[in-house]
Amino acid sequence: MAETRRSYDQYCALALSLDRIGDRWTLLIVRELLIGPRRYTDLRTALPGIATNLLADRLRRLERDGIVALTTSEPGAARYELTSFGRELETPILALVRWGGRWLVEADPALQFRVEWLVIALRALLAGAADLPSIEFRVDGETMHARSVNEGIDVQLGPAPAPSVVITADRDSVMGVASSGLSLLDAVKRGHVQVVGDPKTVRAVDRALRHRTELRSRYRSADPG
Amino acid sequence: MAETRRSYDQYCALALSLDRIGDRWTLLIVRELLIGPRRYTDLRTALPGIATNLLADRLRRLERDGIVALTTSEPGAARYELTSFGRELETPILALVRWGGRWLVEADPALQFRVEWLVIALRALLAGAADLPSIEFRVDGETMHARSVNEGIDVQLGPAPAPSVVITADRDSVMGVASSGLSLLDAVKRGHVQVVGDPKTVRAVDRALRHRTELRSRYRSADPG
DNA sequence: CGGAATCCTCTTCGATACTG
DNA sequence: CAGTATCGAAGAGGATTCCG
Repeated sequence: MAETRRSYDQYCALALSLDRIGDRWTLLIVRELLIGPRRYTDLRTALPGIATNLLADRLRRLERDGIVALTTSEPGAARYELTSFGRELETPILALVRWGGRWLVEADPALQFRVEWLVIALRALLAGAADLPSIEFRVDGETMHARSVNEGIDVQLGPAPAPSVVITADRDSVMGVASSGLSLLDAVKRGHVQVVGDPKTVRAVDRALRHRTELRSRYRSADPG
Repeated sequence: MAETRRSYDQYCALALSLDRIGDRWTLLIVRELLIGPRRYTDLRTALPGIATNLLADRLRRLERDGIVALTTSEPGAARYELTSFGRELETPILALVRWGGRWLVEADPALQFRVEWLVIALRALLAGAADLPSIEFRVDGETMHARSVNEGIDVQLGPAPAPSVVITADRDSVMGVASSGLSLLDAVKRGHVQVVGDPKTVRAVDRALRHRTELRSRYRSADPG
């Protein structure tokens, strides 16, 4: 009975959030479910190192808090998926991804990696980009796509319905563009990235990838009186 | 020697972020420092329940990662403060505060509370508001203020230099406005909030407080192929 | 008094084994 | 496939002590 959970006991929205999603592994589970619904075993393989009892415990808590739901829509294939409330965690998570991009540069390249995580990296990168043409990405055998969807950009696994631009790249080039300010066209010149599409559209994509949503640090810290 | 820290070992900006700021108490320490520089003892009293060794450990790690710095500018009063990189955590943190606002409504009102935390709540609420007049808030003996600062809103402790509007309220009214959609003018009618200022300006403040930055959930989840 | 280190207990995590 | 059960190892919580 893990009914006596630790709590910060603070009347503060951040502390109350962390009481629910601050435990180890929890936000990484949410990250996986932001990519798409997943079965229990999918989550286990997508989160190397998580103990099965922890996964079960976290999922139970997330269900109880209305963040995750277990759907049995398709027979015999129960899947965990985010509720609409849980999906709203995408905004803070993508903000954290943007903040943490700096660590990618100096990270050990031997760390575990799954191509699906690029979906998250691309969402973080492209959020706020305006007028993005439909793009298909092909990275290490996996296909994903980005397209404009009512005022925002949607990035999902799978091929684009009607791509204007197709980008074929390796992991490091995508991460380089997403995190360290490498421009798409420079990456092409280096030879690890191929881009197919109308040149004008390609330039628009290059611009969108540079955009890099400069919404951060709008506040100035000043010494309080 | 806590030199063998747990790591997710994932090449993903979220996991790398959580390796640094995902431990218990860490983000709450950052929250305190977002309000202003703090001495070690200030942090201890502002974070009821934190063990002193944990606070020391977390601060050391935050220093090592370039998020926090110890300044000895004023003699005899060493203070911890956020670096510019650390200040960039404000964006994800305020996003989490906005997400977690729903829990405030059903939270136990007996939870620990410090008036300074309203600075964070107000920053989360007012982010993105346009053309906000200078406002002074007086809550439970503490004074804070909000004002427009190059394209953003800045909320700090202390009185406003030249307030256009002065709002006097109790904690619950501020949290009600910040989290549960209570409008300022309704709160005034209920009698727990006094507002002093030009009526037209007050209406502008009311509008800004309703604004409630609807940047979230721009993405739609769709089943991947 | 500010800023910790130490010690001890309790909880949570992690790894493996096991079950409906 | 989808979890429980178990158990040793870290990590957290609280009190006390130490140092400049």
